[in-house]
Amino acid sequence: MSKYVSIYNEFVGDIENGILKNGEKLKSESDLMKQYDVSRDTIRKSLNLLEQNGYIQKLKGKGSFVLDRNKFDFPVSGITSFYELSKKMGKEIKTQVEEFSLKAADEKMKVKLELSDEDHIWKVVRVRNIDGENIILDKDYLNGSIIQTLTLDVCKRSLYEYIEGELGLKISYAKKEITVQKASTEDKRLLDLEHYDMVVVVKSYTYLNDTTLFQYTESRHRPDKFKFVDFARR
Amino acid sequence: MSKYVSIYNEFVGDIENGILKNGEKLKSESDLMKQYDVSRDTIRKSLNLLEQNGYIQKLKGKGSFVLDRNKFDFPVSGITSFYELSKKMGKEIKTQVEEFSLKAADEKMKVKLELSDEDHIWKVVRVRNIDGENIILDKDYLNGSIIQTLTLDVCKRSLYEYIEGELGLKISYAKKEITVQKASTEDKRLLDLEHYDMVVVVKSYTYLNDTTLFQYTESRHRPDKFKFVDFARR
DNA sequence: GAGTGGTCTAGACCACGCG
DNA sequence: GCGTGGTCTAGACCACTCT
Repeated sequence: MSKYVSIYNEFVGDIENGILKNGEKLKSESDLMKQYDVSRDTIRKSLNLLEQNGYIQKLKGKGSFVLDRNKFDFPVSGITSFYELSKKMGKEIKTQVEEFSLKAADEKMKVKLELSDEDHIWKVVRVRNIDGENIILDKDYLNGSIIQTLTLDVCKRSLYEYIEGELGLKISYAKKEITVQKASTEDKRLLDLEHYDMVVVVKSYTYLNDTTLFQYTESRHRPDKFKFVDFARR
Repeated sequence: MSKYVSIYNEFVGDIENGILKNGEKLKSESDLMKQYDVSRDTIRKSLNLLEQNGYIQKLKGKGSFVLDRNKFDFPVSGITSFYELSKKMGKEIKTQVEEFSLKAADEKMKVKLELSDEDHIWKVVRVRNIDGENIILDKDYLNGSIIQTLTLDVCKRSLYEYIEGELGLKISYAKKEITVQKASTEDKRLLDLEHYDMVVVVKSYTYLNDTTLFQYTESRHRPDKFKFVDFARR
């Protein structure tokens, strides 16, 4: 772990645990240099990370100030798996694997995952049950040339944990797209949609470190339970 | 304009105009140092900006590579005003100002905008007409202590342009929240909702450079016309 | 004027990818 | 082994805020 990430993590901990309070002024960069016995550049890298992620605001001539994270719920933006999310929340969450298969890619998926004719794809369909209701339908399509083996057990737990932990692949960036659509018959069959006839669809294209696209996901949510929070800098 | 931002902008131009193509390798950092006659740190700042905004991917030991922006539509995330957006798109867009007033803040808004009893707020309600249909209802609430004067003409054009340009205020960051709700009677009255009975609601809290909250916006969209695209790094 | 963050420089060592 | 990007250092000057 690099120094500046360690210092960043320390600040994140202090802010999330309320040791550093909203609006509080951080020590100046030169003070922090002495305190951590590092160069100014290292301190600045840490503070820049904090600013990017909405923990602090830096003001020229004045100092760095802690922002109010409570107002921000939890920005679930970025690339976060359902498993990581559910660990953060206090809800009772269950995952039901509806389908788990390896097949030749059909035309639609060949385009989406940029595959050639011989490639195979994993298809994983999972229903997420929150507090006793089937709320989210996750349909994952994984490039079989990159993910060689996959087990039902992994699907029940966490794909990302397996991919990053076991396989050692590095997930780097993703494009996400949020739209609202009419519920399909599959949505109606697998989810507890009540009277709702629409679903929020989050499509994600996820890329590895080396810019290979390895996953396409369609996450279909019951509209009343959907919430997306984002923190953006201009 | 700082050097590293200039270099960043030059790269952005080259990538958006196709002078630098998808997957193409950039010159190495040391080459770029010589080419621009700057230090390595300056080049690295430019490249980091490019990476953050999804223009390139850097690979240790290999180099920096241009990412395919076409696949990313236009990430409209970040803080972008409707006016800035409509300039980018080729659609015929009209804005109808439905309401424009300055009043004492009611309880709900006092909480949302963190106001005291004496404060006033501007309320601006606008209907966005795209290709002949009323698609978006924008309800803006602005802190009257910060925005002293406002005119109908500004509302017809662009609030942000006025705030940043005329008033010289610096918009710094925002929290956004996307949910889906039942359409209100106001939605139904002002928008061409067809048979849809739900709207996508984007709530934004926008902050200035000095961490003052100055604007709360509720943007209500017809569901079939709503699309949110995001580029995220892990 | 003193203190703060923003930019820029020059140099060093490391970890990684590839031939 | 060489070239690449990643981290870290030490020092400089600037622009801004506050008193």
